[in-house]
Amino acid sequence: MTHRTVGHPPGLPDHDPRARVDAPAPDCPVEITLAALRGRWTTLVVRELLGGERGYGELREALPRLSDKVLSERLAQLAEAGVVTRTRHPGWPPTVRYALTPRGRELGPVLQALWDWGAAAG
Amino acid sequence: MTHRTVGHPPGLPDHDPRARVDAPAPDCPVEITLAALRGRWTTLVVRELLGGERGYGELREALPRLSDKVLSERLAQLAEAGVVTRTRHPGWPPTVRYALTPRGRELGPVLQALWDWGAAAG
DNA sequence: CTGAATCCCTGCCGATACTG
DNA sequence: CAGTATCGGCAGGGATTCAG
Repeated sequence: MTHRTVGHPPGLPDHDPRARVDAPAPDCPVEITLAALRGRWTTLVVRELLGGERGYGELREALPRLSDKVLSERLAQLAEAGVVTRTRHPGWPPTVRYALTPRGRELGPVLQALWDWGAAAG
Repeated sequence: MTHRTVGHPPGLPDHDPRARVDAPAPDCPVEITLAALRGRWTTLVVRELLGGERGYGELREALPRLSDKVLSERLAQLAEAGVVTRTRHPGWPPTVRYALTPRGRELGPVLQALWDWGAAAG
């Protein structure tokens, strides 16, 4: 009668104490992921970087309606979450390159899952 | 050199026009899913309902710190998204049962993906 | 070129009180 | 029991300006 899924090694519920929270907790894995993706534009920035390393200006060009403030915020947030690295290159004019970390690339399947559900006919 | 994933039938990028947006678009599948899950407490409500049908009071008991206002908001939002159904039962006192739709149950894999990424060592 | 700082405005969420 | 109405605080995000 229950519809417990059978083979999910990492496992959503049950034995993990973080699954039994009765309020939003910052250390809940689901919250961690949603926090990394939180905020407008965030998934689009990640998607852009999934296509490869980008410079600040390239990101601005790809997302013309994204303000400098929010772009900076998003990149800082993603760096803080361990999703992107920021690399300054010497010389003039100063250039910076942003790239996904291995952990950032693992967001691919997450975005895929989000895409798949939203793309399925409602 | 590219790291295009090889076998994703629904497909994130490329041939789907909704993947080429340069700004957050409400009809983007990723946005649709994030909109369904948007807001504090939402995932916890879904998680509760993944365990089976629940009454309003049962949800309140499971999530004691969730206010009536927000619980109502979340249930309405999830109903609007086609994720839950709301069923009044006749008699006194009035009772209402909330249950996931088939589409709502398909959020299981989405939450699993979110969990897995957040649970992986950073 | 690559940001950080500021200002303002809006929308979310929590608490409380009230109704069918 | 199952909500809605109202209000206030606070954080998020957009536009603009300034800086390294």
